Amino acid sequence: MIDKVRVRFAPSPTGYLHIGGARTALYNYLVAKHYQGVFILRVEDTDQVRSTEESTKSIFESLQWLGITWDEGPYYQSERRHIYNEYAKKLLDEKKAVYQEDPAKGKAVVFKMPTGKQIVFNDLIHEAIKFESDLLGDIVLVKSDGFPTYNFACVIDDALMNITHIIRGDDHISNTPKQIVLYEALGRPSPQFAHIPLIMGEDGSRLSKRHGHTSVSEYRELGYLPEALFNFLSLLGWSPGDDTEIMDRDEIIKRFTIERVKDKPAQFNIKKLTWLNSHYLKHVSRERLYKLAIPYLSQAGCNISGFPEEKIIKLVDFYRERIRILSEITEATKFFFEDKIIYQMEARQKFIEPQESKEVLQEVYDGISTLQEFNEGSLETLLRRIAESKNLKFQDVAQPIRVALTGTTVSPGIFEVMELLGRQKVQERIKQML
RNA sequence: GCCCCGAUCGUCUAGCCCGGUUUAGGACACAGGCUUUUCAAGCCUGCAGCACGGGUUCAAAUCCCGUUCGGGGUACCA
Repeated sequence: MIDKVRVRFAPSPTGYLHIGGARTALYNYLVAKHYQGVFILRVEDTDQVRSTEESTKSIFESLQWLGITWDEGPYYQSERRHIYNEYAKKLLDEKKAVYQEDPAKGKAVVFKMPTGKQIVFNDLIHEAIKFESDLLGDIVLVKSDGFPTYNFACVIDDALMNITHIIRGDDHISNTPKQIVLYEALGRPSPQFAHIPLIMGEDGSRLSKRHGHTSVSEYRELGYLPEALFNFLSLLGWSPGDDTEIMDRDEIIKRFTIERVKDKPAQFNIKKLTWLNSHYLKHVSRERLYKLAIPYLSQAGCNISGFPEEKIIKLVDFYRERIRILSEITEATKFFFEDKIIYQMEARQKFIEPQESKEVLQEVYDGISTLQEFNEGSLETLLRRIAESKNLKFQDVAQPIRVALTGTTVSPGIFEVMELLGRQKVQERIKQML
């Protein structure tokens, strides 16, 4: 590519950033970065009724969270009305457009569609697409409220902003011939078009609210990492051509080309996203993991300030391989923060009630009292010795303790749990079981 | 209805453009196993697919046509 690539993401601020919108933004961003081009953000707020400032804000936030940063803009179409009017007037003067009066709505500017023309464009993803102008109808340029329509404002802006590649959803294919005609009428060259297929829900129909979570902010709240969503979204309709799936931002940028995007709609597969997330969770630093976990913990009412930071860092670290999304951390670490833990009935019956278990617990309790150092190493020595002396499998010692300390049969390694809880709490909880 | 786009395991996909190298590869999910202090992780194995029908060709997942099915559009929304 000789000319500098200029692409744009042009959301309309009528709601949060949708997963589909995020992927469109991402693909634009990737193309820009891949070719060292420019990524422009433009807010298409020409619908006076549905556009809100709040939506604009949340869309920006979601983009930034994902690391999709823009080089130019944001531009707001609502602030560029004088420009559209100028071009509308030009088309009116050239008799390419006319005023049209609607008894109910008022006076609009309408572009007269040329007849008998075939409009062909070479889509970067779909290849040649053909339309007959006779089937298209006239195009409203300026609505009777004085605001431009999408098709008009979009063309003017893309032309004026020297956009080289329009990468957008498949649902815009039918707008494309209209826009091409407008470029011609304006005497401007058409940019390249790349229409990416829409994202479907798990049942194959268009992704919508009834499929569950559809906004980027929801995934953020659930505890998905931005790099996981970034990676996942990049793969939804694109692949690098080999079997690589886990890629960081730079590698995706390096390998991404729009020509390799599939021309088939993809279903949003949350299980794969979750798997990717669990992968990334394993690799974040302890400090970052801690910072990420804190909001979930405090929101659940955990007494974070009651413990040294280092302890919570450790606690959270023990769970990085056991949770798939951050929000799972609260349920998993309940036993640590709460004084009165809830014992699972079955676990208690199976691992605490038997006489043998009671004996083990008593011995562990006594053994702990004699321990000089209370740490993973000394605990391991103690517990292994007890198991050996009683001729028990190690798990017959570990499980009763685990249940006594956490109320469940599931936890990180037993020595880790004990050290983390501290001698006092460990003894208290064991004693309660005797 | 009309116009447009699409069709490889349940899902995401590689292969398709440049037909033979494919017993159609990988990943998620699922099932089983190994490991083990429980769970998770990890490792191994298994399950499972070229929508259908016609061509073209010595040869088709790959090229062409049709059918079926899915999706999108058909606004003074974007």
